[in-house]
Amino acid sequence: MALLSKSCVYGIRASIYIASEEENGFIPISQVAKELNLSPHFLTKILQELTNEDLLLSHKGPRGGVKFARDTSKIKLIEIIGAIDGMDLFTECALGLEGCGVYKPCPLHDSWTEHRRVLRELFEEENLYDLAMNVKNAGLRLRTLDQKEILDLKSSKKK
Amino acid sequence: MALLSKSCVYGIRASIYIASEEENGFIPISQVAKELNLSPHFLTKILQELTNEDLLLSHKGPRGGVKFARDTSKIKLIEIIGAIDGMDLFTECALGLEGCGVYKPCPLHDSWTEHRRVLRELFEEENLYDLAMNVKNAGLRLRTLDQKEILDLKSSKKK
DNA sequence: CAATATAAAGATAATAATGTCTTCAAATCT
DNA sequence: AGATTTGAAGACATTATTATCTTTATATTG
Repeated sequence: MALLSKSCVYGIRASIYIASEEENGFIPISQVAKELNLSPHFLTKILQELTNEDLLLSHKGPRGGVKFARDTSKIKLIEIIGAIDGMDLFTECALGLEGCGVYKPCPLHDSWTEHRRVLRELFEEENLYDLAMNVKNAGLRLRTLDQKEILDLKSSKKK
Repeated sequence: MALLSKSCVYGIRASIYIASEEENGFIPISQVAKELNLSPHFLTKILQELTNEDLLLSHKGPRGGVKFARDTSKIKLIEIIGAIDGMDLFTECALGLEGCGVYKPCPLHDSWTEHRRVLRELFEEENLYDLAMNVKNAGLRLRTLDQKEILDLKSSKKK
């Protein structure tokens, strides 16, 4: 298990990319998918969840695409996560017991309740504008490695 | 997405129960499954992963069952999680980018690296003996609610 | 040795997540 | 108006997860 589903991770990566291109208005999803090495149709579906939540605006036709509906410095990562994976990670019992805490708590209840609050804060702090700026300015990465980079990485591990 | 897979959660709940019964020697998986309201066959498969990792000892035949191979106060929750879900949650990039950090980091790299260490510590601190004792002494819960309890919970919400 | 109880292994099914492909609807451009 | 570009919607395929059922192997008991 990973913390976030693949759909969610794709949605986050795409969101940061779209934020980094926001000065160019509507960005075609095909361009985002190409940049991030994702399936365009699959990404379209994922981004629709953001459109349905009014996080993204979409526009059909030539010069169409998607862009964020609000100031990206005000859009927090947790909104993207909530729209795609839902908020269960931040509200549910770690042992999946319904009513945990309200009714008899599970043995992890207290430590997990505290921890998931911290986890939530982590994603509440991060806004798309800052993340996009970091990517631009520090050369951070949003896409998977290409073949050459994988080879480089492997040979550097051997040393 | 939940933090842990269902298999892992079942494995954890069963482990705490088995630890709480350890004075009785080998505990039949059928008994564990009945107590926790789980499918016995499915639970058998999950616990096999713990047996394969030498966390559990198993014994066939009458008076057989499973019990922990080591002092349960020395067995940490993270060992159960690692055996069932693997350690990716505690080692991998939150955006699923291979080589993140070694190579170009993703924009969440630093905050997530710190956070997953804290998460790991949470599960490294919890040992089965203490968890089992808490369940016994404080009436904590390992199983899902039965029908009556669900109704009680719903009616209390309405107030 | 026979009956029984148990974990292990395997077959199969159901469901959810992931991914691809096709068609449709709307907007733009000439 | 017709061609083109784009997001939306839907059909379908693949894979992983969750779950059930059957069979097998092994140990115990009488």
